[in-house]
Amino acid sequence: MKHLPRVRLAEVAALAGVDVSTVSRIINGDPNQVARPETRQRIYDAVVELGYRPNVVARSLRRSTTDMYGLVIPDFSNPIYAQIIMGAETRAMALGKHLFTSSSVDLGSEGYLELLGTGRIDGLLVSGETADVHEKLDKTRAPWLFLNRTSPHRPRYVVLDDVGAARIAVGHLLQLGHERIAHISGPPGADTARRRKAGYLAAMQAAGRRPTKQDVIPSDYTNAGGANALRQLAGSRRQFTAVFVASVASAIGVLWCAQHLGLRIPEDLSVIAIHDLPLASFLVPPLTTVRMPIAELGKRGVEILVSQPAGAVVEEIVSAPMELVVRASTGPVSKLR
Amino acid sequence: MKHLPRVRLAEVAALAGVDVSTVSRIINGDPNQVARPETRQRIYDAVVELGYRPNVVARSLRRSTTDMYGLVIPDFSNPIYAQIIMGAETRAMALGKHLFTSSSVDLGSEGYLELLGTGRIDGLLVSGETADVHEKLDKTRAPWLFLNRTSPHRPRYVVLDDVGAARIAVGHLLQLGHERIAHISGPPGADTARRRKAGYLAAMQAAGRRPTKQDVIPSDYTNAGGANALRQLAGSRRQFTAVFVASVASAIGVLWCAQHLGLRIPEDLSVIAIHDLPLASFLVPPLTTVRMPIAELGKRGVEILVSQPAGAVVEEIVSAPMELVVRASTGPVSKLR
DNA sequence: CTGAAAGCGCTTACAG
DNA sequence: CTGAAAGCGCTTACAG
Repeated sequence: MKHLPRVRLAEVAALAGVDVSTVSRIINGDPNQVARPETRQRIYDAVVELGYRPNVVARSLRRSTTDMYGLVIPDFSNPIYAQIIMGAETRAMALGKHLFTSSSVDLGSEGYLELLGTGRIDGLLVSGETADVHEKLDKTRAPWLFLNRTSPHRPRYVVLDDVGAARIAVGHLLQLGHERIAHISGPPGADTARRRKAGYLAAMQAAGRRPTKQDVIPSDYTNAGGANALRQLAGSRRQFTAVFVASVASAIGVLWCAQHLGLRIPEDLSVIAIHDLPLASFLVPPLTTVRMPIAELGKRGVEILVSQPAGAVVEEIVSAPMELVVRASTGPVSKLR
Repeated sequence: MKHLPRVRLAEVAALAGVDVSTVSRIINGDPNQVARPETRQRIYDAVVELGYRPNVVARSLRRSTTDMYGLVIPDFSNPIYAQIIMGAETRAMALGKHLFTSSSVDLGSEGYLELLGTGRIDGLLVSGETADVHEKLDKTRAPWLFLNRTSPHRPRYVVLDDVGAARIAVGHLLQLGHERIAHISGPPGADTARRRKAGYLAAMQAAGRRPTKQDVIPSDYTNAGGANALRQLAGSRRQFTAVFVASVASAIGVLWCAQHLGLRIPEDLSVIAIHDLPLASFLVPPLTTVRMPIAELGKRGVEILVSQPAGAVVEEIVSAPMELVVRASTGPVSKLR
């Protein structure tokens, strides 16, 4: 026994003394339906008395739409996604849709593809650096959109201005007088990492610097990755006075490793990272960040997915403002070095 | 245009030259169906050639089951939930089910109730300290289960051994020689907070201590809450040498505030918290924790929800082992004080 | 063992 | 304006 017997439309209609089609139209607010107020009331009463709730599966079969959308993320433990999800959920709710989130990792490498093209959901937001699945996604014939990543294969994505955010971060360090600015970048395969690195290089070149390969330490978006990267940086010949870190997660590892190595922040090394989180204020020292409109990203993703047909061309950079949040991890370049 | 026309069962049957019922039975692995190998092959070929994928909405209507389950959490930004979700998703996948997560905040205070009792999902895991919704949940007649919280109203929950975890934490501090051990507890309304506090009180009493109200500082599961609580503690007359913090989130605020106040950890104050996270290793100093089987909690929740009928009595404490993870934030009581 | 038929619970053109 | 009927795409007892 899974479910107790449920009340159906027919029972409501019988109790109210009208046809099922009338009840259906009233419930769905059909403007052509202008039943007498008393009839209308009888129907409402019957609905309440029986505790009727429409079977949305039957409705979905008939309308061939479920009003449900999916969001696939690589990993729930990355706090950035929390804000993307919240933005997406809020917008979906406002549009009368349901948004569900799953992680691609645990659905199996590409198991989330099973969600699309079987009528289960009306569309899917695909976030994170999944392998090149655009062909398989297309084969489902259902609407989908890359979120927070571009794609060379399909013009179907919405992203943040990661290039611009990197420029802001590097600009802040330059303004503080730093000359030797390293970049701890994200995983080489990650599209966000690529764009943040591009922004770093552009900002450095615009300031007349010529960053070399040694100035960029590839890492990943984890605490341990950041710690390893700083260790590598500290062992190099070049003397850096500042580092632009591609993610808060890595920056946490950087702060930890700096403490470990006896490097004072910001006296010996200024640290700035992309994305702001409540946690950033409570790090030791509090972390300077570039706040990006993450919730807005989720919101736009839903808006586009809901409104655009399956094959539409979407190449959007969310335009909501970014903000430099200066905390204690950055300071003027030390005269001592 | 939302969807391109989809391939239906009838088209597969036509191409394979058999009845739809035969295709259906083959696809679903009906053991009574023993078609000739060549017929069977023709059907498989037709499925592949047409790219047929069953319409799961039609299937759901017929079977009155969706194989989809929901998990509602209060807030995606709490990293504990990441592990609950991963455990739940993994188990669901292994059982051939889909698990989707939504946050209750953004579905509206009780908007997630709309998910149940409309046939959309087969059952719901309700996590976090939502208001007393047991009556409304029951009214949906669908299976549901509280996750990580008990309920005085319905014997339908699976939780972790928070009392035992608190005993382990306090036991560790006692063993280090601490006499004055404060407790920064969770929000008063939270069931986990209640049980962790109960464990603290029990462990203290068992050791011959008589903790008073002043020894317990109510807080919430946030960085800021922990910082405020330590500030309060530092301002009190009593001299504490150790604090048992109900959550890692609060403990991060405690570490930050200690630094701010010039308190050395662990020399001046030992700090231990419930739940382990990768982040704990990268705090300054690294945080001693009690690791709990969080993923297992999600796993058991799914197992029970999938297997038990709607009204079943479930009062389970997940029995997987807990582990004290000693890092640098705890140490022997200082002789100086 | 397999085909024909009924039916899951709705929605919505179509008549009246 | 409202009722009767068809039909969304499957699954599965029921006959043969």
